[in-house]
Amino acid sequence: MDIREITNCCGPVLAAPLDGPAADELAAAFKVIADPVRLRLLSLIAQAVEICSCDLAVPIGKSQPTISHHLSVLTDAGLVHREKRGKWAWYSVAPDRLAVLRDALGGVPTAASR
Amino acid sequence: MDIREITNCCGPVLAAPLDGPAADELAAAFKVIADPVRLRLLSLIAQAVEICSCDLAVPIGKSQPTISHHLSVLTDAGLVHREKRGKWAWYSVAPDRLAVLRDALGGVPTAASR
DNA sequence: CTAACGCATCGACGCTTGTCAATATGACAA
DNA sequence: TTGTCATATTGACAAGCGTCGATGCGTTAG
Repeated sequence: MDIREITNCCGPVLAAPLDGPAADELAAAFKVIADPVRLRLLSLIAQAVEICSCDLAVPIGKSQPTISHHLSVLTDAGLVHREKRGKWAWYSVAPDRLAVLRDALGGVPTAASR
Repeated sequence: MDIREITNCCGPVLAAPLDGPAADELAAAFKVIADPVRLRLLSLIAQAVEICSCDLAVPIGKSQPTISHHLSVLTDAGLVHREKRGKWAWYSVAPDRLAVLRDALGGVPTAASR
């Protein structure tokens, strides 16, 4: 198979020179999802569309501060949205940011990323 | 278990429950590309289609052992292929593995990933 | 007001990881 | 063989990161 089939369009990692600062930024973005706890949090949040933080700690089996820390990382990276309603914090996914990472790997742009 | 078993359809991160072991494996895969030096190596290798290791150290500005280390990480993860010809080592990208990661983020399966 | 609750922050502890100097391995040249 | 070159490996160090107990902050219930 010819590599050019997937590099002639969209996908900075495989198509662009990718200088130092750009690589730093992309690596930081991938680091956010390069953690099993954060991946499971993303999965749980995506399935529930919107979910309370109190329902996340138990199924993952980590302490409350750990879950809170990872949720902050995901929120700071723009991968999830946090909305405080009263005592509880409700989380939902931000599909656009995931699409940015996917497109960086050479994929064809999707509806979510356009 | 192979990553492809859980990624052959439409984005396990957003669609599937993603249990502990699956999350560990996916996170390990993302960790490989969550480094600026490795991203730049991937970019350089992809652009040249095939490139000698001796031409990689200079543009990135890291020492020879560091480049060699990162190339081994990429090779072990199956993201690049290494072929030793005489004194030199020639590297080329393995697009399938990148497609696996991209699909894990919720993309539609592409020709490269099927 | 006071107590209980959900969640965020702080501080500290290990473990992991990126980096380089030094060295080893393997291949070609003389 | 001996020397030189390209690359891989080793060992060690510093920085980063995940984790949890303790604590602080804001909200709700009584």
